[in-house]
Amino acid sequence: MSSLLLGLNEPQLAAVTLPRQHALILAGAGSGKTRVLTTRIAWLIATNQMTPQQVLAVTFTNKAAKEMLARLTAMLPINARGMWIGTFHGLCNRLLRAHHRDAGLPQLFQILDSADQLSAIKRLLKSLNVDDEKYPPRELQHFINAQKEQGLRPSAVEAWDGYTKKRVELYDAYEAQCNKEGVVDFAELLLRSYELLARNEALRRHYQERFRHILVDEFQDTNVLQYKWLKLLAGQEGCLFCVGDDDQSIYAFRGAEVGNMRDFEREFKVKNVIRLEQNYRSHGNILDAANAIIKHNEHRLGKNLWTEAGAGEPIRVFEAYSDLDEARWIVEEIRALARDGHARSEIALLYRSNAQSRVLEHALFSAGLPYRVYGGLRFFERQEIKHALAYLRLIANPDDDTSFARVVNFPTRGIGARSIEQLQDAARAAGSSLFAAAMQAGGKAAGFTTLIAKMKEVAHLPLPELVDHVIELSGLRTHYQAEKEGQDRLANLDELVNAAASFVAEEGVAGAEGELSADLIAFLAHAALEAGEHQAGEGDDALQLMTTHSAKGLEFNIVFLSGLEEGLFPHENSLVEPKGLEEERRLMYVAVTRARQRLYLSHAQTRMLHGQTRYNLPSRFIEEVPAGLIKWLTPKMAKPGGVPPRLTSVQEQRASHAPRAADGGWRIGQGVRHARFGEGVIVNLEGGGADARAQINFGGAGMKWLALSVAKLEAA
DNA sequence: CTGAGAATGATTTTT
DNA sequence: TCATTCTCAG
Repeated sequence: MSSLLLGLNEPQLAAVTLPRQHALILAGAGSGKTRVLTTRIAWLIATNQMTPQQVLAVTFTNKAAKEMLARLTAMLPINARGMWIGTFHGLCNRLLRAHHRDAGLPQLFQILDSADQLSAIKRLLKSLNVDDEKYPPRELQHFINAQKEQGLRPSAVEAWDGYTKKRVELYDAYEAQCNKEGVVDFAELLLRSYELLARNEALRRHYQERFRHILVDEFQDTNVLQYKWLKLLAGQEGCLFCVGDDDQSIYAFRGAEVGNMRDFEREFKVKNVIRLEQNYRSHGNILDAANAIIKHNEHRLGKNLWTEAGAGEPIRVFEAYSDLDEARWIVEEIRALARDGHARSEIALLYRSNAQSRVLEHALFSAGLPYRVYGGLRFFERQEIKHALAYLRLIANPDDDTSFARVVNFPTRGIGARSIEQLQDAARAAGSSLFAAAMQAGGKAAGFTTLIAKMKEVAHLPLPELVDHVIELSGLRTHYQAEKEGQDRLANLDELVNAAASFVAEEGVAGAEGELSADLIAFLAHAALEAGEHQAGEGDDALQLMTTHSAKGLEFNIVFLSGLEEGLFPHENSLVEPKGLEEERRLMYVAVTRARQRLYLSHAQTRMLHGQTRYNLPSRFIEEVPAGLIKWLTPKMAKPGGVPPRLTSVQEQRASHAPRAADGGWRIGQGVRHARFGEGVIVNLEGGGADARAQINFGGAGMKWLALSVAKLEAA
């Protein structure tokens, strides 16, 4: 048992062996957070303070849950099955399946992913004849989810204006539709299980007594409802162990509420706030840079990372003339690194927004450097997979109109838009599902229901065989065989059969002797809750490209952080949002702390964005890195009052390619200084002589048109 | 129903 | 710029 605790540092040890009290662990980047979490569970079990059945550990991603489980089973010889370790959504699903009756759900309820939810909303608007220009489906989807994440049902939403009143009405209608169809969306999983426990005292007692220790990962990412859910489960006796880092809170835009950390500390009178500040990942200079950046934020719980590793290399900063130039430089640098024996997979290219990857990808592709982009379409989100799943869902639940609408005419079987509208009218009139209406309708529509019935006949087969039959019977296989570009899709469909097989092997329920296999239901939930691995070249030694958001939780020997420009990072939209800049800075902090050994920061003077050339100032975040930590790879931009940089011959060439000079010698792209607005870059010139005007991007101070004869501009 | 051309609009994202 | 969505002719 003591071997469990071997090698823990002092605060880690303190956290792991805390007595039965609420605790808040402020775990800095790279401070061994997951280790503390898993060792805490192992220690509680090993010291008989708790049985595996009494654990409740919550994460946000399936990856994190899996990792926790893997580490735990490596530490202790225990059966993982009885433990409740999973994502909020996964655990809620488990709860609702077990108590579907009490929760008011059909046994075989289906889960809508975001895309399904959106199409359900579109269908709703159409059926209610609501103008979708006035109530854009996406906006409505966001509105509904936001209410649910606050724990608000339609009756509880306060609506003052007509617009919101209407949206609440639509929210109500959406709920009715979901209930009728026997489907729940992601937020509903949470809200439904929260209400289940809140209303059903016996059930609540049962789980409160069972889960004596509740552990939460990435607590800073919890939303209002998730926190309420945790509080409800903890009750009076339960003990909450929350691990998080307020400095890494980067998901406010999707409802994460950092304030939960402070609230937790206050509401639970947490005596044990433990800070994990020793970092085991990065060299000193990188941590110093990260600490210096995040210090500019005001609202923090406070934390400072340190390391026993040496200072390491300086932060390298590169100023490119253009985005293309920046990409070319990155390619050259990577080639040099590869010559020095660095593995490509240990090099990450990070950027603020997805659009920035294109230029990088192009350069890497031309250079023949293998790379992998994170964050594309995932396996279960692919069109052909969603089609196959829709058939499977109809077998389980014919009332699922979303699935019905998706595949009733795919592959095409002569049921056009008009027929579907007729079905919808009939269904509405009869208060029935589309499936039921189709059975009544006769003709081709009824033929489709016969097809589903035929599939149902083989539903008792082992899951992989069932999936294979469905792909065949649906005509999907034939359809994609006939399609020119269908080969990949066919391969994916085969992969779906494999996925079903390995799902059964790993988590199969089996044994269920019914007309429907329990495996099918579990597999469908699995497909909805776990979008599957990102496809493509995982095995080979490829460069890692991703957004700064996706990089959270990962680490690399070498990190390139590109596009560090005002307007891009920090993103211009963030500057008008309430706490926007601070969130951007936390994102910067996350990005910087991904690097173990070497960190490159780069920005470009000009960049193509939305088909237009933009002239951006270097990001303020570069300036927030102490000058002493930086090694400039290009002459540093002149500071106000400083001496203009001497140009290298390469830069002189570039300067001569620069956009045309206008009256008075001003040119586009030139840095200037204004008494009131500060530093800026000329992005446009108009007119001549006395009328000459310049459009200047002053970054934080905004974009201005200034008359050159009036404004006193200095070259910066 | 399909496919071509126009219109649109474009942080960040897991479940 | 460019990917997605929409519209309309065939």
